[in-house]
Amino acid sequence: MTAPTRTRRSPRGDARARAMLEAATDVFIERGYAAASLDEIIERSGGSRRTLYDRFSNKQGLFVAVVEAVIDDVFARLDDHELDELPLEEGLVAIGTSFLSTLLKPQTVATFRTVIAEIPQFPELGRAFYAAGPEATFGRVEDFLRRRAGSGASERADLRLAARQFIEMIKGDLHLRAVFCVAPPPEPAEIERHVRTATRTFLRGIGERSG
Amino acid sequence: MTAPTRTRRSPRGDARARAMLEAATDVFIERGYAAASLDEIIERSGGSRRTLYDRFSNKQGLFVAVVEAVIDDVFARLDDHELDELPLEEGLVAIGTSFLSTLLKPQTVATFRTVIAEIPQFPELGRAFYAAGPEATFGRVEDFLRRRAGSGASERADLRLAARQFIEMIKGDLHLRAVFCVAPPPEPAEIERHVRTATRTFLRGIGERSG
DNA sequence: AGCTAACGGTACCAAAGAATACGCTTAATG
DNA sequence: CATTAAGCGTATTCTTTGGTACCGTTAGCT
Repeated sequence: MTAPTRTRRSPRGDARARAMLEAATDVFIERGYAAASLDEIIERSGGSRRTLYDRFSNKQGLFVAVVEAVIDDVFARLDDHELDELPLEEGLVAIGTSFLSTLLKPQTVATFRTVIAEIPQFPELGRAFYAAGPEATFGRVEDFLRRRAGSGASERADLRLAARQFIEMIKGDLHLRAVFCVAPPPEPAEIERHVRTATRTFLRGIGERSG
Repeated sequence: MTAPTRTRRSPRGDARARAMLEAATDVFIERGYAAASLDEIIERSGGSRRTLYDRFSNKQGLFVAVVEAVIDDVFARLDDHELDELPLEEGLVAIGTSFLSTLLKPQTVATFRTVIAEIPQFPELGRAFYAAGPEATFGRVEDFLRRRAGSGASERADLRLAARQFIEMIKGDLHLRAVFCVAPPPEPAEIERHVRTATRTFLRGIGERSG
């Protein structure tokens, strides 16, 4: 073979690849895909161009790796608390607060922007992001509601739809405002207040008692 | 003067500038700002590079002009119907259907993506887009609700908040799914059905009778 | 009709940056 | 400790593209 393929990995190289991934995450988020320069990424991470290409093939491969890592990292945090021990309203408030706090974090917002920006070039990535983010969150809320079904008038309602409506009400326009840089990120207390108000409206809307 | 400033306009030039603006709209939407090539825009619109620079100064100026035109064009369509002659629920359904139909149009979705993509580079544009789009829509709904205040239990509610919640519920996840290319745009009938369901939930949520 | 300035189109320039080549250095493995 | 492949880093190539210049052509005003 005239071209050494460089498949063997070393601990040093692994560490370098991680550093490159982190630096790439920052740069892609700050500049967007097209405006991000590999030189800047390498400058921040250390290492060499050659290593980057050995590990990630090319710019596109690096970007895909970045988004996959962010998906794993950001959306995995909405773990189940002791939800099932809480009253319905409190459980929903807990879910909503956790979700909204994560959603409004600057890094999440920036990633959201970057992924959306590149959907024309990487439609698969967009679908993956939606499935791992919003879709998974809807599913989690739906599961929660299903475990509570039978305790109220909403038992036969379309729980999937209800879950979506709940999440969208929780988001309100806060997410949009964050994405469009209209307002600074709200305080945690404001988030919780917002979530509680929306949760009560939601519960009344689906015919559940909130008081 | 050694540099002719080319300020005088001609009908031909105006027509050409419009064609350039249209072509630029398409190309920016398809490729995003950074990946859009002025050569491609000129190829589609006809005309010359010189004319483009005379009219729009540079790439950034062209982009700003495009977004301003889209803002004027897209969000102006939510005209008042004979809203005030309709029952509350029907009025909200009319507003919601008009809003959602426009929001889900492929061109609107694509513009939304492009603007979001360029927010790090053009934050002012993001704020302008938000003000002209979502913010204006919230205001329109709020005004409608205010004109109806006193006719139901919601008179003392926070109408601004209610308007936001209404719009967000109408959007549901449909907008997100469109932005992320998850699903094809829904049929008009499906849109109206969705809007009606969400409207009823909303009205129950704010304590208004829907039947 | 003719004069003038805008328009058209091609060629050109310069900068940026993605991707590759290559020789040296370092660390992982036995 | 030796060997060997992986990693480093610079230089280089090649392409794309934003922006400018030039000049022939055309349209618009008087």
